[in-house]
Amino acid sequence: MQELTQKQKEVFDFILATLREEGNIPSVREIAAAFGFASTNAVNTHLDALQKKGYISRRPGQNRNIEIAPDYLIPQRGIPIIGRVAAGKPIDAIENLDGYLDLDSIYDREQHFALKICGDSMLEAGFWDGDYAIVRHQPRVETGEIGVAVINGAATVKRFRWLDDGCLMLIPENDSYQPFTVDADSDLQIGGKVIGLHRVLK
Amino acid sequence: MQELTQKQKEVFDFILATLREEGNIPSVREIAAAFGFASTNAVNTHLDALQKKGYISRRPGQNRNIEIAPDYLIPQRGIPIIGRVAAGKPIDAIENLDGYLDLDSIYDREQHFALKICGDSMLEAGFWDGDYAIVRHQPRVETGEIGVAVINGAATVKRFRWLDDGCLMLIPENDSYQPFTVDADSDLQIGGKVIGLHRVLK
DNA sequence: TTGACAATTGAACATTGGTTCAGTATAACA
DNA sequence: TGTTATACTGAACCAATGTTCAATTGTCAA
Repeated sequence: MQELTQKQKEVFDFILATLREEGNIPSVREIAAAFGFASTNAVNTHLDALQKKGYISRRPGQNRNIEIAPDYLIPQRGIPIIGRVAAGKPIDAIENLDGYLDLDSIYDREQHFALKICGDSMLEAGFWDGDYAIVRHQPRVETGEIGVAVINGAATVKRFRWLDDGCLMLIPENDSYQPFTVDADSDLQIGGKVIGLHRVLK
Repeated sequence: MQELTQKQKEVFDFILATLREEGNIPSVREIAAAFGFASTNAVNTHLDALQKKGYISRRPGQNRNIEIAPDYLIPQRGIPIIGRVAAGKPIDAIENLDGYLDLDSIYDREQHFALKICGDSMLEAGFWDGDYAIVRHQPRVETGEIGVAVINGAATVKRFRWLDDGCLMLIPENDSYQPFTVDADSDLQIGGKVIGLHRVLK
């Protein structure tokens, strides 16, 4: 993708911003007004340049017909992950970008949910009081995995162990707590497997 | 918000779909064509109804001037947070929704970045090897807070302690590691304060 | 110093497209 | 039985808009 001039970048950013904030694409005259151009043709040459460089395309015979190239259409989500900090460079100039930390792209929304941890029964497994456990909703959790058990409507995060008789033993990861077995007559549902953790400090 | 009729909902969904897929709002004639209407006025009555019921608004004197009400414009992001699980109800029917865990709404992208933790020097503060520390970029980190120090281009997460002589002491949270003081002639930059943690398990 | 390119003015043209007026038909409702 | 809301057809008006032609100015590399 070719480089843009300063002005071209400004025009392109304006189109993107308008699309995001107003919900539709500006007309050439609106762009001209925003930049103080007296002629719509000033906009047009910029649009021609943007089109030639692959940033936009235009639908012939339509109003507000600018199409943003797919690469730029999807707003980048998440917080930037910095891999290494370049020697001598200030951090503001993020150069060694390793992608973005975006929960939606890691955990798809249909299969996952978050559960707030109450208490410190899983402290040694790294779950603190107030943390969010990120759970993949699935019907089976194997022995040794950390999962969510819903017993009579109350959800708990514990390490699972299936006993020979088919009963479920839930094992806390904190010496102050004792493992316990779920009664056969309890209403047990499997919430899913814990596959992530998010903590907001202080 | 008032209920929509079947046809009104179809028209509204078509507008939303066009906006999402094509990137801009359809004209009344495009809507008419999509539904096989012979008159643009058929569309207009539906738009009037949608406007009256608060789903859209229209900018006078503009083409493609439909504005989607904010409630419907912004797609919900993040993973659902389940507060309590209702007794007897399967989890699939998410009822006790406590909002959404969405990093973009917690940490604004301009001020925050994520840093992958290498090693176990902060193990007792809850940071495991491979975790992402979420850092708010700020010039000052006070004594006692966990922050990111960039020394000669290498970033480390440690607990900060400012000494009387103005030097910075970095304290690991793991007995196997020793605190150390940053040399006065080192190139020290403050990356920011660590305010969050994300861990992807296994 | 010539040519290419970016940046801009100014004017004009042909469509696109929002809106409105005049009707028709059906169903719910009071 | 009249009223209101929904769901359309058909036609027309005129403002909004994309596009194009003709020129001008400054920059920068060949």
